[in-house]
Amino acid sequence: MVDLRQVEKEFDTVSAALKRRGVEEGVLERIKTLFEEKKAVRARLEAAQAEQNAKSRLFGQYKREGKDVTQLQKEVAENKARIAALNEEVRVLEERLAELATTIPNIPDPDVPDGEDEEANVEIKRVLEPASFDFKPREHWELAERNGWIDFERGVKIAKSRFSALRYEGARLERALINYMLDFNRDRGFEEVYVPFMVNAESLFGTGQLPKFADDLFKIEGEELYMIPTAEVPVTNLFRDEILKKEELPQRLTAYTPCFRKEAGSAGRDTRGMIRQHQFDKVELVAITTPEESDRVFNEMVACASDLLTSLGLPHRHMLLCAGDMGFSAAKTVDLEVWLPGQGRYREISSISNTRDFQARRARIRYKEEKKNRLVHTLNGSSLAVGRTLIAIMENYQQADGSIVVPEILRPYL
RNA sequence: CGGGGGAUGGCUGAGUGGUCGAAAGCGGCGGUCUUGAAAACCGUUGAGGGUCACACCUCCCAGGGUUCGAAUCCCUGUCCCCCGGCCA
Repeated sequence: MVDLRQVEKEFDTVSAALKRRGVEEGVLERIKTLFEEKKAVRARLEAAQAEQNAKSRLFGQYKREGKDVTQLQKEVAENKARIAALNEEVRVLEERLAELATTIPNIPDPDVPDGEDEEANVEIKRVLEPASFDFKPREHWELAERNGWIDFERGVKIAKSRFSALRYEGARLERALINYMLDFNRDRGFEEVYVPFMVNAESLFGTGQLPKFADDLFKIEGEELYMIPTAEVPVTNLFRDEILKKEELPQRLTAYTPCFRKEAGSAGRDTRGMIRQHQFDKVELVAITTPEESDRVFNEMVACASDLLTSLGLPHRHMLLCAGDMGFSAAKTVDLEVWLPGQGRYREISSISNTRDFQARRARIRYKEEKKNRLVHTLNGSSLAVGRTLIAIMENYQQADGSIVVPEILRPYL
């Protein structure tokens, strides 16, 4: 959530920054007005409460002294009604404020480029040259069929469209990749954690998926639980409502989880193959840091994911996302796009974001600095989307006869 | 899923309807002593809002209710623990 006091005090700056993300101006105006109104009403409420407390104390004293309390009783009753009215007023204001404020995305960093969509993303650098093939490289679904690695039809049969099953070396390679990635991240100082694959609404609010993006989530019927759309949710929320010691920071964590997404609104996109599924594996990086350290840790995370791709021999490029293309909670995002020779283009395989204090404010994650509690910065990044890594390996390591050579570094994991 | 018991500050744990934001112990921090440390002793130590700073407001799981007044009484919910059932 954006800092309402910042909205109040630095209205023009915040408003300009959010406009870059496509937030309409009027919304921010209304937030500011509501916030100020709420403050004023609350001040009146508190004064009335102070009066009530004082009179109640006096009431007890009168009783003990055997004095007449009829007048006092009348005053107290009147004041009570006033308190109830003011309370209601505050409640309504807060509700309307929350309705608006919780749907405002994060303020983009100053170095985030302008732009509405992925067209305006800025390529920062390329790593590894795409190999040239002396035959026409095939797309992954064709390779999957030839090798029997991915069973699309049966995945659909047992679940529905956008589900698939892995078989033979495909299944084993998926698991090998997970293990390899976790080991790689651990060597880089990220502690491995294992977390629930379902979370409650409070957690989803904390990382920003709720209330705005409920339609993207699978909800468990009859339970207040949702399937996680990314490990970012359970892992970041490990620290929800906690005050960490400064020495405990930064927390650097890595976790493997499956991810579940409805992919609402992406009808017709990437329906072929395994690019966009309702369930996919991902190894995630999460960091909790002080504000001072978050840029440094962000760069470490980008490097970690990029080096992982390099170690697998997969050509890729770094993209700095423009303001309009970033996720709701992000202040800054770098995507890694892997080269898919079959498709002849780069496709997203990792996304690393610094949310600054946006999630920390929603999830109340703080740390103690010289007696004062300050909000932490939270960061998250994929390292990597496992299914897409599998695809990338298939397409980049394919042979003329349609077979696939497993990269050297993964063989010990098979 | 059935039966029983709980939920209080970083932890353990008292708590009478008013003087309780809350005893005590532990832990933390500061100090005395010491070359230094330990021990002992003294002091200090919850969070959020509000204020220039005070004042003041809110918070004893959550939400309702009773009352002039609720950590304390009543209802509902959530979570935890124990016993039994089922189960990887």
